[in-house]
Amino acid sequence: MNIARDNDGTVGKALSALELVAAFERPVRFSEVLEHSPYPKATLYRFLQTLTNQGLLQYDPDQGVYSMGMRLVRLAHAAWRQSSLAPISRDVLDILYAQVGQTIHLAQMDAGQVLYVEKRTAIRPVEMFSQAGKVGPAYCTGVGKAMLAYLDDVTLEAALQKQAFYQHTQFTHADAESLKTELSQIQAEGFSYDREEHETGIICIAKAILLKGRPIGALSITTTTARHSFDDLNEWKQPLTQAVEQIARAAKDWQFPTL
Amino acid sequence: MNIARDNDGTVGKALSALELVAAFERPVRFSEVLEHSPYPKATLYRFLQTLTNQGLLQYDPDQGVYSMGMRLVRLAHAAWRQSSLAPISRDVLDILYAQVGQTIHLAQMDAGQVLYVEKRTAIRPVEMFSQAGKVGPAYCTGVGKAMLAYLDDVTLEAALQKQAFYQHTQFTHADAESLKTELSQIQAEGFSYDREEHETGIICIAKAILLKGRPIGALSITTTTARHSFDDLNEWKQPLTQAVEQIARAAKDWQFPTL
DNA sequence: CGATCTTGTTTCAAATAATGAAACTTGATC
DNA sequence: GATCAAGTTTCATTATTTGAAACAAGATCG
Repeated sequence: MNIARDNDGTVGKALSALELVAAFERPVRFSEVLEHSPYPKATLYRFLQTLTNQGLLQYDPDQGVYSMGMRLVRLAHAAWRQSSLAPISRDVLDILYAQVGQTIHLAQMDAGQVLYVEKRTAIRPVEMFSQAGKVGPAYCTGVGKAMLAYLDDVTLEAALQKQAFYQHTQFTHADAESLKTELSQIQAEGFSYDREEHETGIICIAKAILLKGRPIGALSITTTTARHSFDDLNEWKQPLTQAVEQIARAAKDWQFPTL
Repeated sequence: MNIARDNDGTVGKALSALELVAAFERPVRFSEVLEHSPYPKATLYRFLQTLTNQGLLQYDPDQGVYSMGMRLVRLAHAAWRQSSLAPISRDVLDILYAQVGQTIHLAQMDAGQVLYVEKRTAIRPVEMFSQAGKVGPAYCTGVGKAMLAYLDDVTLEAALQKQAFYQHTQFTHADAESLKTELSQIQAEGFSYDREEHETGIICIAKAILLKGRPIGALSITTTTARHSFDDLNEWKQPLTQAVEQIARAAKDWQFPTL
């Protein structure tokens, strides 16, 4: 079912080569990429060359290594401004953070995964790209489950296919069935919880942001079992709901000048 | 001399189509992109389709508009972590900010422009992508001139070609000649200044971060004429130099596990 | 209500670019 | 200085891209 990532001719292949480099989380030699690549030597070589020319990769002649290019950062800036919920949610998140004083995440869905687009936290106020742009699993995070709960059947099945169901903790959902059961519960209740499913000691309450019935993002408030119990999470239902509604309204009003 | 941005076959052309969409700072209709595009209708149409398939663009069927895709944010996260100065500079910037209490920018060079990769500021502590990823002109910013001053002749000429020399204020350099004169001065002195060249009332002192004699980035401390005079800027020379040296050292030590 | 325009989508033969096995170059290692 | 590993180039073959033109689907108008 994964037709998306490789039926786009040269461009698709070149991008999959870019992902190969991204997967190493450090600069890499050509031969290292080659080992992990389905492409023949000459083909991959030309891909990396093209990507470097284009600024999507950087080549360090001294070390002979490729790393991700800065053009991506520039393009992502445009993406973030143009089509993430983050810019329109700024003020709402500021207010919510002031109200609850806990770590807040704003996330969107990307290829079955959770993509964090904004964050508020006390620990290190400025985290920039180190946080935004981060991806996480959908099946074991509050925001992930909140969004999955509102997907239509087709999209949901596609997303479930992509879940790893890796057992992060003893509370992690082990399969699609058990996850689905919780999803209908989340839809009924309107709130999603992470009960130490991703990381021991970390819990959260999350809520999907809906536009025309479809989940366009999710917002979560995170804390630790050391500081709060599961029941405590429910005390944030009201401010969380209010913030979600404000973001939903802002997203709806976000009308583009027709020019 | 601009061979880089269009001699890469299909991939290069598709990316230039992506830039077309990015240039509109809002979601766009197909026909709008077409107007600004050098490609025939069918060709551009297929590019946008491919880019959408690949998640570099997003298509909203309701409005019939394209916007930048979230996959870019994910890729940029990798780029930021893997090859920007930002992650290794975090602590240094924290310390410098604590020392001077003024807005701090960390920038790198990208295609003749200044790309901001990190920032510290009091006004809004968390700015995420709204600041990182931003680009600015090289010829009229402190960080830009600091980096230009250390470029080798060939790279410098290429970069100068790309400068707009738009007259932002009465102090903006009007041409390459006048800029070059200042560049040699900057190299001699080791510091670069923005004397209201980009924006009236905004001044800064900047210093290039060098690795093996080549500028890999620049760091600046910004203030306003209302709060400080030009001479005041020099009081930050010492902490600025120290921070630059620490980042340079960290960049040098950044050795990749040979595996 | 049908005609006309505008915008977006598909077709298909010709033109172009991508492919990859193999040869070659470079530099390190013994 | 022989051997090996890593990276780069070549070139005939193959597959993809190209774009004019035809087509479809709505809008707008008389």
